[in-house]
Amino acid sequence: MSDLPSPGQEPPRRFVVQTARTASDMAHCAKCGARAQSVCSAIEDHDLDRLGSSAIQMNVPPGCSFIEDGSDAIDFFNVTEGTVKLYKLLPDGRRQIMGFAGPGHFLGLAVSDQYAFGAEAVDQVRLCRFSRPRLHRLLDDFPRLERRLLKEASNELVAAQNQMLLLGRKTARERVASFLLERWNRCPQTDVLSLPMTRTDIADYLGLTIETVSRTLSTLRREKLIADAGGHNLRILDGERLAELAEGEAS
Amino acid sequence: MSDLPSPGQEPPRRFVVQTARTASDMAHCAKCGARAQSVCSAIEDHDLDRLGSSAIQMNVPPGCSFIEDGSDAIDFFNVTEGTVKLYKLLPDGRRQIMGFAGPGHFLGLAVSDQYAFGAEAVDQVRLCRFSRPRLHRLLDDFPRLERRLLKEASNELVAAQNQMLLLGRKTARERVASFLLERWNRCPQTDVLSLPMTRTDIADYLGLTIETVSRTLSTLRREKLIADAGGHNLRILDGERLAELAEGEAS
DNA sequence: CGCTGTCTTGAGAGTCCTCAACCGTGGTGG
DNA sequence: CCACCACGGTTGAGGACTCTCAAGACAGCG
Repeated sequence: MSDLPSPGQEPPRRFVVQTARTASDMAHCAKCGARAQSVCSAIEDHDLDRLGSSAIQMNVPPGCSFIEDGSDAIDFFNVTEGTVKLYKLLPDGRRQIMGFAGPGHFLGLAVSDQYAFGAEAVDQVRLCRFSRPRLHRLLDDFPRLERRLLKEASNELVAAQNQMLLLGRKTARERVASFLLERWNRCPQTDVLSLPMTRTDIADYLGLTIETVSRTLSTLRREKLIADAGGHNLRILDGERLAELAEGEAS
Repeated sequence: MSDLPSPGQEPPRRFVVQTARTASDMAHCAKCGARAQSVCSAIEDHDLDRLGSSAIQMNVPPGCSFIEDGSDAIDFFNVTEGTVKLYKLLPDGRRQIMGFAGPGHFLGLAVSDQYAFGAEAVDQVRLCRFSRPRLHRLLDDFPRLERRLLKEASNELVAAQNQMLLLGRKTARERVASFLLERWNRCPQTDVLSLPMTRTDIADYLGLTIETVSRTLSTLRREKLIADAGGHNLRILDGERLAELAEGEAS
């Protein structure tokens, strides 16, 4: 593959910007597991070289921040492996996580000249990095890419609006249920979902405290709606009731 | 001008979809006051006829709903006058207002095949309506329009993320202060801002109850940070302190 | 084995919500 | 002309949900 900004065993630190050397492997796009779900699917096979040479691959270890809120927006990113959290901070340290971006997600849509958010790796993350001018050149050359990006933005907007409904009007119970279902939808065909992020991350995503998240999960466990599945995994025991809960149709 | 779906004195009703006849006036785009701020600014003057003939103008009276959550997304809208509220509902009636769209705002970005939100006129509203196929034809013919739409989506996303921070992490006091500043920024050059919406709307926008909104405004009034300015207007007396408040840097 | 970090659980406090009364305005009709 | 009602807004008292503070459980790791 290519560059490793820092080995995996580096102590996870916040606000350490990762740099990377150029990627020599031009063919990585063809083998990219996230391509089908990402904006890159708008590029035809025979143009993949062009795409590949525009991107630089990066590895980011867990807990490492690679976009700092308010810094100049020079790069755009595409997640190919792992999970990234996007967040905003208030001056006194209160944090709101805007979302968790998995493989295929494009980072940098909500951007003017400065990033409007920070980004940090949840687990071991792999990224494609595009510089601003390179991305614009790609957009000029591939109109389909631009349309795909607009679609991506629309999806983000839908997700953001659902999250506003959650944060503004749902109870703690409903928020946790909604979150579990959202995670579940990312794990196709199984009744198991993965929660790579910490309780703190979940709390900052749902606008709650870690204690409330923990208590709520315990209650759901006690009520046999979910069960532990080892590691950072949960098993869904009663998805229907959970869905009712998430929409406020049940107590 | 053109069609009037219903006279102004009609009793304001929710969930009444407005229909409209075709607009005969092809030149309306050239005179449109909202054009400079809207996506239509991406269209050159000599192509305005093309744009104008693709759009249908509509008038919507206050309290009238013209997009219903979950209904088929056949049309896109551009606000040219007045204020529109976009909202989502939970089954039991809890409501979250996603935003207030003023002149120049484009509605329908967050859309797949069904609308993901409802839309209702706050005051007397004027809209341009585009059918889905017509808009796509416009996008094919005017690539600049597509890029402008992407920029619009980015701005929406930034606004949505700020709102998530507000809903997830700010106190009632901070929310109201943030809201007042947001409204203030729409009224250039004066220390007066307009609140065409009701307390209920403000509450549903900020994730609070009308009582809390009312109480908080009263407190700010008592503290001489704001003052009444007649009608649905407020005067900002101490913008700096209000800004500190909004960011959680003051009590 | 003890350390550290994450998670869990408990008790009390606080912010905001709920319920309720009251006020002011505008429209209606006797 | 004014009583009446509807509606939006304000204010108060009490309650509830979630937060804060604190202690303990558990796992990973040097």
